[in-house]
Amino acid sequence: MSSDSEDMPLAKRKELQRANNPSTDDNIDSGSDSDTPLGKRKRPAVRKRVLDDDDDDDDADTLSSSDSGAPALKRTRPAAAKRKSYKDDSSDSDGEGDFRGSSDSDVPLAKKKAADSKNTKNNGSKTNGTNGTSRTKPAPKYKEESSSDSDAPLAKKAASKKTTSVIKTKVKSEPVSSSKSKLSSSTTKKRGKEEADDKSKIKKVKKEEVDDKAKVKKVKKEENEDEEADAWWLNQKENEDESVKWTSLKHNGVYFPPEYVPHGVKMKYDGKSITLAPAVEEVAGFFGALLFTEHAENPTFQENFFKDFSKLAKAHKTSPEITSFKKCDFTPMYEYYQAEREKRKNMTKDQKEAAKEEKMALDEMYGTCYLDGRKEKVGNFRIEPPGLFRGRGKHPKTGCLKLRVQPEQVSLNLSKDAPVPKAPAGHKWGAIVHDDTKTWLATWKENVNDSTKYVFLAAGSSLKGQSDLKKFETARGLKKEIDWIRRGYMTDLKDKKMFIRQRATAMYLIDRLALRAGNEKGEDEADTVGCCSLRFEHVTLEKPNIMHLDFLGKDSIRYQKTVEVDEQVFKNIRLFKREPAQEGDDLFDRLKTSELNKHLQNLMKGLTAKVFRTYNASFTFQDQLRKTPKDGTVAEKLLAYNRANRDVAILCNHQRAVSKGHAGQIGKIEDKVRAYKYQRMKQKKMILSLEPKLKKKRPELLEPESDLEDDWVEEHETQLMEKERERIKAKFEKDNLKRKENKEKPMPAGELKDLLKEVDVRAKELAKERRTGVVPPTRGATVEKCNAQILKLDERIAATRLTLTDKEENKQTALGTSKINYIDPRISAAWCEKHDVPLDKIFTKTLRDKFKWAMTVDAGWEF
DNA sequence: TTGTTGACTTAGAACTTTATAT
DNA sequence: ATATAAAGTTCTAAGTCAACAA
Repeated sequence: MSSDSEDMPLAKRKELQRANNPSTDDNIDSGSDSDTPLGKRKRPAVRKRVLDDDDDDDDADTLSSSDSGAPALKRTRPAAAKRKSYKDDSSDSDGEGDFRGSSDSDVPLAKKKAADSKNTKNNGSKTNGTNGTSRTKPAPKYKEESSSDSDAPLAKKAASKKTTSVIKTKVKSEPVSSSKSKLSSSTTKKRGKEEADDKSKIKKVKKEEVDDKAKVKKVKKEENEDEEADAWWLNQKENEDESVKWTSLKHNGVYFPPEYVPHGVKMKYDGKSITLAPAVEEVAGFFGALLFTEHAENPTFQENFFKDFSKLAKAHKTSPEITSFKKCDFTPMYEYYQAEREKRKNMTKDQKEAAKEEKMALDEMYGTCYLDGRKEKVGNFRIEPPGLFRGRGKHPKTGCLKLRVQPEQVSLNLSKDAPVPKAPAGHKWGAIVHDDTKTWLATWKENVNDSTKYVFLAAGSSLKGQSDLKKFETARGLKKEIDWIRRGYMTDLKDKKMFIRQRATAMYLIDRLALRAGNEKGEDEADTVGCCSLRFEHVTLEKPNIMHLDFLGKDSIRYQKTVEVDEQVFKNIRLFKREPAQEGDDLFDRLKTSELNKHLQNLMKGLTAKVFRTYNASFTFQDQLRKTPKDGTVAEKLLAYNRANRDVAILCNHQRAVSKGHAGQIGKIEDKVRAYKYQRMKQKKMILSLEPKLKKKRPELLEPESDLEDDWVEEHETQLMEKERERIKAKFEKDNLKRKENKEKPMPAGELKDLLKEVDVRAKELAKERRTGVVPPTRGATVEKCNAQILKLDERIAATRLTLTDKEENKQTALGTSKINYIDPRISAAWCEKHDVPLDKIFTKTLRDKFKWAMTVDAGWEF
């Protein structure tokens, strides 16, 4: 890799990754191009696909397009594709008993290793899928294979050169005991009761926590001075009205960024320096500061910026008039800001001290508030400064000018009896409200996307903590219900109504693949999707039951996985794809997130699509933590912890930009592998010199090592010799130093020369070996010894390769997001307790603060 | 029924501080 | 000591989801 790429800012490297994906980009482009952009783009309601309700054959797949009102699609489709019936589809519908649930809840699809391939095979066979065969002990349901390349050729096609790991997984059908398989009304009743039980249990747990609290570890009195007063989780009220968030709220308002101070640095236009009014200069500076980043090189960004910039310049009568982006040269400003950066870095101690002081003062003023008399931290009390909107992915508005927020636009929320903070001199607040059902302290409307911004309490505050606890309790609630819910949607996969089928299929994907709900998106947002908004081009199928997913999700992060899915899911998706079957059409054309969530609410109180993500993340984590070595070192335990964490991150597709220098680090390891291969090659050739007859018996000895280019070998040998010379010189000098100490005579310089000459001789030998391809045996070499060497090298190569993939995967997996948002912190706390690992090894100070409500559980606590 | 908006959580990038290698 | 990388923190964009309006 050129140093060029290493110097790229993170965003740029990430962009490259995003862009380095021809298939996706093409898809996106064609997708949006083909859509008629009429006002807000909600993708046109596609013609509906229906299953004939009267049709007894539940899989008859006879489709009729009931698209009386649906907008006509511009593309035509081969008529032949229209009414095709698939025999194999119907052949397999063996009645309502074919529940393909998994009885032991657990483990999302993308996770479980195939423990028992025999079992897996058996389960997969159709005859086994009837309801009579109740199995007490659930067989492993998931199969994971390391790579898809060999048996999933389609994956290769979709995959870019980037080594995205392709996971292949399988949910196995699982017969369910008949007693358990009764769904609907009876289940619902039962559920109600369990819920009640649950609540009391939760209460009990809390009680225990309280009791424990006293004796439990004093994790170091760190920052818990007045914890008792702040420990809301110790005395949670019973039937508090959930909608009321506080009874008293006092705060000091928000902090506005300082007014712009003109620096007078001139940009160039058409080669000439021009003077800009401060307001114009400020905006030019926004762009200048971003020069050479991916943003500034993005055409959309440039266009949007320039539109706003030139308009502003014109309003300020800038002369000459700025009409061409190409004629603009912002480098003087870029340099100015670079220099400023440098200055800041080189501040003296006093200056740094002063800056810190200033920050502290601000924190004191705005960073704290009083909620119900308790002192609480405020999160983002700084009003967002003006700048250029940095939309992610292909956001149509990226680069637009984000205006300075005026106090008149800002509304404050506080108690009626709280003093209203002073607005900045010469200004007034937009509004003062006293809404105790809202948690925000301040709000304003941002100009680029017309979205509402808020100032909230910090993550460690009671309000956030309470809703965090609630979130995880809901997820734990799902754990109790998941079995029958899964059985339910497995049954629904074969429902006659298309809508129900789609809903069930979506639930399957959300549950097993941890997909997001996927709300509809508007015209002027980046084209990203979640489950319900998947389009045809995002899913490809491969017989018998392999599904390739490739789409841009939240933040335009690519989701690219290959999974084995339940046969019925496979059929359904094929069915959904069959009728309009055009790119740009929704896969789930009858399904809206709102309907899905409404259904989920009926299954379980508080259940929404995102709960599955939380549940599966936490469950997986706890499950994987079982691999923690009982009597390992803390480091070994932490390794297990981080592995579990990483599994969750992969499940949720949490990615990050590959760090600077990563390519270099990888290159180093690859070189190491090559060096081993080089040695192996030498050993092989030596065997042939010792025993030429083996050429026939062991043809593998003749095969060249992969990835070992002649050039590289030559270079490598040069380096080896150079290193050898260095080593000899160093040793020589060291020896002489010792001799001096011992008052001995130093070795003559001629000695060194001789030694070095030997290296030259060796170099010549190597050159000859390279030329002839013959490696004469070294002293004492035998075939056996060489074989042993080769074996050792094989092992080393394998091991090094492993660290390579490990590193590769780690580099683009972000562990933080799942740790912060998805994994119940009580699992971690219990783990630390159980394995005697200090908390601060896994949670930073801010996280310990955020999760303080969770830190009192004992070692036996379970999610 | 559909579209819109408000309020909140989740997300990766960007920036800052600390640890580690040279 | 200084440079570099890694860890930790801040910032704000981009989701989810429910309430409300039309």
